[in-house]
Amino acid sequence: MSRTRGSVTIDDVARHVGVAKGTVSRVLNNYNDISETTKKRILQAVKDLGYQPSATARNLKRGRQDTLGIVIPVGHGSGADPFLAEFIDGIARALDELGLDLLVTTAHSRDHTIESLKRLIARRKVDGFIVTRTEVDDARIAYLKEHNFPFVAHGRTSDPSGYAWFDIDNEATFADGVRHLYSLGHQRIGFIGGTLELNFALQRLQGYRQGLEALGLPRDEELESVQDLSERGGIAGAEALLALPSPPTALLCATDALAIGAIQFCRKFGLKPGSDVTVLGYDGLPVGEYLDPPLTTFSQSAQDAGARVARMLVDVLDGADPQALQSLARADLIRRASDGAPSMTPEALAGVLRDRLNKQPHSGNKGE
Amino acid sequence: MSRTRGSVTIDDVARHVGVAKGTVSRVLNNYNDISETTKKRILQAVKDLGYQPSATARNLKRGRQDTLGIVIPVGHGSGADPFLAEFIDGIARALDELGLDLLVTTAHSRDHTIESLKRLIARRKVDGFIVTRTEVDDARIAYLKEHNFPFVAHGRTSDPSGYAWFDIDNEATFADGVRHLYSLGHQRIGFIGGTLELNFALQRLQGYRQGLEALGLPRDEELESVQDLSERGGIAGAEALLALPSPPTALLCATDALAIGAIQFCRKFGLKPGSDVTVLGYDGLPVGEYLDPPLTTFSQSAQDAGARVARMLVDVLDGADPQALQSLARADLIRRASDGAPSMTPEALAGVLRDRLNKQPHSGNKGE
DNA sequence: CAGTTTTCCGAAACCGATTTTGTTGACTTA
DNA sequence: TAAGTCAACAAAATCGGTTTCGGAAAACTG
Repeated sequence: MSRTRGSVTIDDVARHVGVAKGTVSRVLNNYNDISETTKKRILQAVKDLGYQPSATARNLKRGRQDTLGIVIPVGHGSGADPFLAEFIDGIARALDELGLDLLVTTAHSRDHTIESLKRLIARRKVDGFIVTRTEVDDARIAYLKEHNFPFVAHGRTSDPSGYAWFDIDNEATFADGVRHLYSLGHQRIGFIGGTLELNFALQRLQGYRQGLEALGLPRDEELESVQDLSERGGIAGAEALLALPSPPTALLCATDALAIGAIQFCRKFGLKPGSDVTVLGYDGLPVGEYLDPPLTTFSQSAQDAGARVARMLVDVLDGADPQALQSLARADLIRRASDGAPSMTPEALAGVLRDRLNKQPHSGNKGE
Repeated sequence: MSRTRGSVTIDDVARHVGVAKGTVSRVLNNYNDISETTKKRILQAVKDLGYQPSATARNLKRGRQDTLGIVIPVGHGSGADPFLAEFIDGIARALDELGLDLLVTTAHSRDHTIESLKRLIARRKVDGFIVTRTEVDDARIAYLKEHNFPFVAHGRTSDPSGYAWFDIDNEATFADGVRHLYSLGHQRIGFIGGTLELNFALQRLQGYRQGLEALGLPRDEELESVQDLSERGGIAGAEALLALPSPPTALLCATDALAIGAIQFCRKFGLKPGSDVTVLGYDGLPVGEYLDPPLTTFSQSAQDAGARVARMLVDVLDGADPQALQSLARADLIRRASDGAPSMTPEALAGVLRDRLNKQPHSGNKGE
C-alpha cells in the first residue's frame, strides 16, 4: 500500500454497505437522521475496512485545517531557545487532546517571519497562529490583526488590546525581584536585560525600575545593561556592571541565559555567586538546577504556557471574543543558591575586582 | 476578510482574465502549451489579485501534502530534550528552503506514538516521517516499513537495512572517548549510560567496551551504570560508580545531561571535576560551556543533523532508493575543562569519598 | 382513508485545485 | 482544395469528502 493509492475512501465504505456516500458521511458526523440499523451497518463497515476520512478532502469542503501554526524566530545560528522547546511541547500536548496538529516553521528575520505567515495563510495550511516573543511594536501581530486572521500571542505589545494574549506580569515579577534582593540586604542592584524591542525585556526593565522606586532606592542608569539575550550577553553585562566604580552586589537578569553568563563571569574572576555577587535569573530552565551554584530564578511553566495558549487559540477559532481572552499570570521565585546576603560593600567588591581584572582571571577554560 | 471566505481562488483569476481555470492552472504549473500573451495576462492577474493556490485543494488532487511529520517522544513531564529542539530547528530551516512544512506531534508512550503515526498517515496529513531516538527494536520503524510509508530515521535499529537513516558512529566515538581518557592517564574508566532499548545507548556502551578491549584494559561490569537519561540519572550513576571500593577516575557519559548530573554529584562531595574525577559528555549542548567546569563533550551539530535528515526524506519522497540513503558521521571531541589527568589513584579517591559520604556533603543546595 | 408529517436516505452540488479530453481555427501538406 | 497537423485553449472529470435538496415510504392525523 503506497501513499494515497489503495487507501480506503468514503466511496468504498458506501459501496460496501450499499448506501450513498452522503449517508456514510452523515453517520460519521453524528447527524441524527439515520436509522439505528443503517448506522450500525455503516459503522461496522468503517471498522472492517479501516476507513479514516482524508483530512485534506474534509478540509477542502469545511475550510478548516485542524492545524495551528507557529513561526519560531531563530537567531542566526544561535541555536534553539530551550524555553521555546518546552513551550512547543506544551502546545503539542494540548493539541493532541483536541485532535489538532501543529505546524512549525522557523524564520530568521522579521521579513522572513511575515512572509512565512503570509504563505501559510494564503495557502490555507493553518487555521490560526501562536505568536511568541512579542515585540513592543510587533509586525506579526499588526499583520494578523489587519488581515483578521485568528491568533493568540504569548506576550503582549505596547497596545495589548484587540487580540487574545497570555502573558506573565513581568513588571510585578521584577519589582518582586528587586524587593527580594533588597530584603537580603542589597542596596545596589544591577539589571541585565535584552533589547527593548522585545516587550518582555522592556517590561522587565520597567519592573526593575518600579521595584527600586517603591523601595525608595535611587535609580542609576549605569546599573542597567542591555545585552544580547544569551549567555554571552550575560558575561558582557556582568562585566560592564561589575567593572563600575561602585558595582552592584546583586544582578537581576531578564533571562536564565543571561544569568548563566553572569555567573560564569563571576566565577571566572573568583567572585562567589550567591555571596560575593547575587544573581537572579528568570525562566526556570531545568538546567539551572545543575549549575554551580544552582540558579535562583523565577519560573513560569513553559509547558503550561504552551498548553494554555493553544487552548485559547482553539477558543478563538470557535468564535470566542479575543478581547475577552487576555490573561496575566505570575511567576514564582525558585530559590536555589545563587542569591544571598552581600558579603561585601560595593566599594570592597570594586576593589577585589579591580585587582583581578588586571591580573589573570581566576580560573578559565582550558584547551581552547 | 475571514478565514476561507474572501480569499481569491483560481476561478477568480480565470474570470478576471476571461479564460478557463484549467488554463490558469497550466500557466502556474509551467505547462508549455500556453501562448506567451495569455501567459503574461494571467501572471499579471495573479499578481494583481494576490492569488495563491490553496494547498488543500492542490493536495487533494495531487495526493501530496508538502508536509513532513515528526513525532517527538516526551517523557512524563520530564521536559523537552534540548537536542531535539535544535534538531527540529535544523529540519525547519531545510524545509523552508524547499517550500515544505513540518508537522510536530508529541507522544508520551510507545503506543501513543504509533497511534499518532497511524492517524497522521490515515488522514493523509503528511508525506513522510522523521523518526528520532531510534530504539534497538523500534516499533515505529517496523510499522512504517510494513506499511511502506516513507520515512528517514535519525539513528539506526538492530537491523539497519531497508530504510534510510543518518547516524553518528556511536561505537567509534565512544571507543575514541576511552582512548582519550586512557591517554590522559586514566586506567579505571566508568561508563554511565541509558536504557539499552535505545539504540544509541546500546551502541555507546558497546563502543566503550570496544575501547577498553582495544587498549587491553579489563572490562568490569561494575563500572557500567545504566540510568535515566537525565541529570538526575547522572547523579545516580556517579554515586553508584564512585562509591565502589575501587572507583573509576573518569566517567564517560552517554549524554550531556548525564554528565551534568555527574559533575553536580562530584561538586557536591568536594571532588573537583577535571582533576579529581574526569567527566566526558556527549551532545555538545551549548549550555555545557557555562558549567563549572565547562563540559568536555563530543559534539555533533543537531542542526546539521536535522537539515540532513530532512533533505534525505525529500529525496526518498522523490523516489530515491532508501537503501542507498544511509550515512554515518563522526562526532568531534570538544575539549573544555571537565577532563584531565587523574589527581589520585582509585584507592585514594575511594578514601576521600568514603569520608565525605559519611559526613555532610561539601556544598549543597540551600533553601530547599 | 385521504392528507399531512416524519423519518430516512439517495442524488447532486460543492470545496479549489489538477489533469484529461475535446474543440477550434490556422497552418501544412499532398 | 480537401485532409491532416498543430497550437492554444475551453470544458469536464477528478480528488474525497460535506452539505443541501428533495423524494419515497412509514407513521400520524382527523
